[in-house]
Amino acid sequence: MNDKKKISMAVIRRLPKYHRYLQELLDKGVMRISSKELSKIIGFTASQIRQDLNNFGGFGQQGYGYNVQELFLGIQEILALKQTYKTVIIGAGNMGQALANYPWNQTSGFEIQALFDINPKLVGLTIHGLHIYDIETLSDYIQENQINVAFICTPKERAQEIADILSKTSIQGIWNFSPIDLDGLDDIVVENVHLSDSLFVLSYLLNEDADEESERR
Amino acid sequence: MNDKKKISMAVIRRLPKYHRYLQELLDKGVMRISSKELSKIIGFTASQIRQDLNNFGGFGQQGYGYNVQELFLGIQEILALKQTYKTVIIGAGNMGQALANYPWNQTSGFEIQALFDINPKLVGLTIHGLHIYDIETLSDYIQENQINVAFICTPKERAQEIADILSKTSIQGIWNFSPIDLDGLDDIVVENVHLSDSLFVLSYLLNEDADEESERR
DNA sequence: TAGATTGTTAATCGATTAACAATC
DNA sequence: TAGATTGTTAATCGATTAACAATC
Repeated sequence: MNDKKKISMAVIRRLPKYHRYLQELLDKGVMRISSKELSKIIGFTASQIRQDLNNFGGFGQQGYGYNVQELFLGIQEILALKQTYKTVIIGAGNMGQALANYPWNQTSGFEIQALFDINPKLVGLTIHGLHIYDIETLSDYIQENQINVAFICTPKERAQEIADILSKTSIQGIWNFSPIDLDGLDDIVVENVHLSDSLFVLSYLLNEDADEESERR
Repeated sequence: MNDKKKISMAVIRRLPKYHRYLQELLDKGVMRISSKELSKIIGFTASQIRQDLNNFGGFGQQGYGYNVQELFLGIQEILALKQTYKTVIIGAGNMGQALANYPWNQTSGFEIQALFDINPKLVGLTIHGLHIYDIETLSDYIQENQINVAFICTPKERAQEIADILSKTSIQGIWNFSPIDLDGLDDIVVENVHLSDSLFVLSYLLNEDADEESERR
């Protein structure tokens, strides 16, 4: 019955890029595109594009290519961007507030309901229409309001305790901005944004280039 | 002469994680660790750990394992975290300010010198000791102050014009937070943080789980 | 020395690219 | 129909894992 082959993460992580470029083509009024043309603007090989899209069944048509709108909507559907997810942000510092002020719900289904913080100076405030609650009330709030997803934006010292709390709730997913790997979240989907990891890679690449230059001498 | 084999990005992107876990071990006072023990805590296979580290020459010692401090310092060196990079942040909105307030220079060499924005209400302000300049003056500022790196935190509509300006300066690297792929930066190292891409993957994964559940029924 | 564990080669696995028959 | 382009299989490439000789 379950004949759906598991899609590899390599493919999944390319989908948002397809989504972005197809959005752009759609905005430009482009009706159809071949894998070869798409390859030129998106930077994947035409072969890879056809392989990727075929994981999800026949979007294209021989001799014609892909209908831009159909493909765009298809990928939107695969990414489940029309699903809504009730979301809270934990940690109302700079990053938490930055995420709170971004209109995620314009392109995806993440609807931010509230923020939580441990700092008494922040608790009780309202930023951009979102209330900041005491972290003590997090667990109850999640259950009462059937929250699906949490964005973790606490300092790294607090992140694991938050994860421990969340693991005992019905939360389904976590977008983790703290610079650690959270443990004990077996049935919860976790997507990490390790900013300092990314910055360290930039640091490496900056230096790698310098090394190559000095080697050439 | 150039016998240095190119290290693959797959390896490079694991290095920050080694760095984090070794930092932790160091803080705990652990002196030595085998690939097998490290495997247990970091989640890579012992074989992969040995392969990864061997890309950079002999950190370990047969029968003993790895000296934690030596390995930590070695990876710090490979990531060039002691190098300093004079950095500006372009776009002083929520994300720009969040990045400005984070102490990146505690673990890496990125030293933030200034912010830039197009909004007259922000230009002239000082946040956490950092001045916000008019974006008109960006190019001159970079040359006069020998800036190495720019963090781009503008809305997506502005990002490519910023890239165009930067491409004509001596800037070496860009940490790009705008949700597009920047063009025309041939000799500049670009590290992207596509937050909405990451969120879309979370959306997919949340739904994938749901699909599997319904299949089981 | 015996035991442990690396460094490194070989085997496997998975992802990307190439090729081409199917078909619009 | 002829030309174009997909869907899909086969070939290649690269990354991960396994195995084991080297050696501390």
